Amino acid sequence: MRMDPQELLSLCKRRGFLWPAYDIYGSVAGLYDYGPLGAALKNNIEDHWRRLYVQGEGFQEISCPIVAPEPVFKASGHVDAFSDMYVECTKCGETFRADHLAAGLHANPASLGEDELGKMLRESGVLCPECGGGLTAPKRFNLMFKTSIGAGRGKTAYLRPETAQGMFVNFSQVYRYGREKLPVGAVQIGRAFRNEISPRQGLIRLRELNMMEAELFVHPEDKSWPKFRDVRAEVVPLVPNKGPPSSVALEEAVKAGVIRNEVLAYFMWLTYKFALDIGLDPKRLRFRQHESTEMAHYASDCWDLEAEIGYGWTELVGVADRGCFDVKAHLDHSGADLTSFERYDEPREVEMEVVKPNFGALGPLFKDKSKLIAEALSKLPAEAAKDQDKVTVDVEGEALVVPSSCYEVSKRKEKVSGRKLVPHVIEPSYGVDRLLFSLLDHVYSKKDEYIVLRLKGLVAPIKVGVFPLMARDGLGEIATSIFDSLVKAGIAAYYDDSGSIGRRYARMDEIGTPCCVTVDYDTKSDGTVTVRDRDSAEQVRVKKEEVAEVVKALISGASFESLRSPQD
RNA sequence: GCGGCUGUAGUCUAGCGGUUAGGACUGAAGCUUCCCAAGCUUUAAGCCCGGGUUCAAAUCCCGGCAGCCGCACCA
Repeated sequence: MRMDPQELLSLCKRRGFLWPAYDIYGSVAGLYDYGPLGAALKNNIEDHWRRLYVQGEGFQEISCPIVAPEPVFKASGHVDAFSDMYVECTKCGETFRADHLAAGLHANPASLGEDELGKMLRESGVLCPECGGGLTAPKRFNLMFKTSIGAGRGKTAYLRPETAQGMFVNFSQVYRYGREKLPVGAVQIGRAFRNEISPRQGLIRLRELNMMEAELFVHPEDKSWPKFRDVRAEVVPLVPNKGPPSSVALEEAVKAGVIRNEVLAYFMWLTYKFALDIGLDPKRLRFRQHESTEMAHYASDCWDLEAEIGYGWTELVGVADRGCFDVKAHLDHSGADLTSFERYDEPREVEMEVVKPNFGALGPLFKDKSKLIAEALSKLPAEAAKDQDKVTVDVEGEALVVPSSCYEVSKRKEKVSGRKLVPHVIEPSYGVDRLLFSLLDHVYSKKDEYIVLRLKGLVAPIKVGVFPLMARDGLGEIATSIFDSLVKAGIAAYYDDSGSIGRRYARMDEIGTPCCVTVDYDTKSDGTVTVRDRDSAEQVRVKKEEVAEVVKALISGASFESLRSPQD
């Protein structure tokens, strides 16, 4: 049974995971604050992701500005594709996508401006499909937050709607830093902004969100991946866009063409591993392949990792093969050489025909324009000039006729040592907030009004609670010194000496603290303390000097049972 | 953005035109040799915001904001 998200949000607010942002001014939909526990949990999730991608797979972590000038998003397609035109019915108030209503009237209605589209709808007498009422003029709504850089009119800019573009535009730097090899990858963890029309559902649809994105630049013709061999037998739950859901080995899925290539399959596996590592429930996870109609303008294959939570199946991660779309777009718009150079094993001798300017004839005829004409001539394809008695070249907008006496077409041998390639991009894109919220949903458990978050030690915001059984008789001093030693060992610990011991355990259980250490009267005589396991509520006694070591073992996954000595 | 429902301490809730707005849990201080939200004492904290109707508004009306559900949207 799915849980009531309201209940979870209530806990989050009560215990300091999440607060609606700007609450005292009435809040803004789609903006949340992370409280102390939420911020810690978020950091822990991000740190683990970093371990997998940066340390484990060798991606370069970079950090780019959130504000970007307009041309970046012109190139990426966001200025145009990220905005929609709406019309409203003046009678029933229903809203419609203007370009959808114009389907059939124009080959590509989405490419038209507001005025053109409005005129077309009006002249064709298009009415409200619901009630037949009149329609307003189209209004454009762009999901990016617009701003400007600098004073006065400034420079039009936008808050980034994804962190990806920062990595695409830095391809050359990343490629160079990576010693000019493919594949090479970059990652970025940071904020992105989307001015959603109607934010809903807690952290699921936010206006300011946290993303962890990886962009892997690969050879366009080679999407194999050496480490794929290590995981080829692994099974992940797949829901392909054709055929029934299946859980098959990755190798089989790639062979059958269900998953398009090895790299994609590998990073789907890594994504699945990450999800399990942080503690999401495998029974409530699946990879769903985008329908071909749903696929974004850039993607050639895309799989979403979805989790089943109180709101239903929810997309947490998208793993997409974006082809060459992004890099090509920035290459075309900026003119920068965003290519990788593939060196041939042996340099090749290539014989080619070239147009060679004859300066002796050019000079007297064209005077100071000769140099520019010569450059233009060299760029001409040989076929265009061969066996002609004249050619026309374009020099600074002027069409000039150049007689064949001014050039000759000759064969030239050239050594070609490689070729330039526009890399393809494999993009795993993670929504931090959604991951965090889904994780809380999956670890939430309640029995007779007693709430326990079964967070793994890896991500738990607080790793251990430290309590004196009584705040007297010197127990407090011993507990404080244990607390200090834990802090010194770099473990997030929480000291509490107020209220009954049961209440203190309950407080820690409710925020997912994996274990608690209690100093009691025996501690004074034999130097041992109890360590309590959150999920079983069982206890073992350990020497107080060993507490830090034991806690470290527990939070890195050791079973509670393994703490028991044989004689226990 | 449209339609429906909703808004009382940190949380859950009582209230139905005139109440010092009541309770429970939580929080804080303390008592109780106290290992699983025990008990007792003390204490803090609330009518989403703004207009209107009325002698009088948490309560009725309007607008805003926020939440939930449906539609649309989610590149």
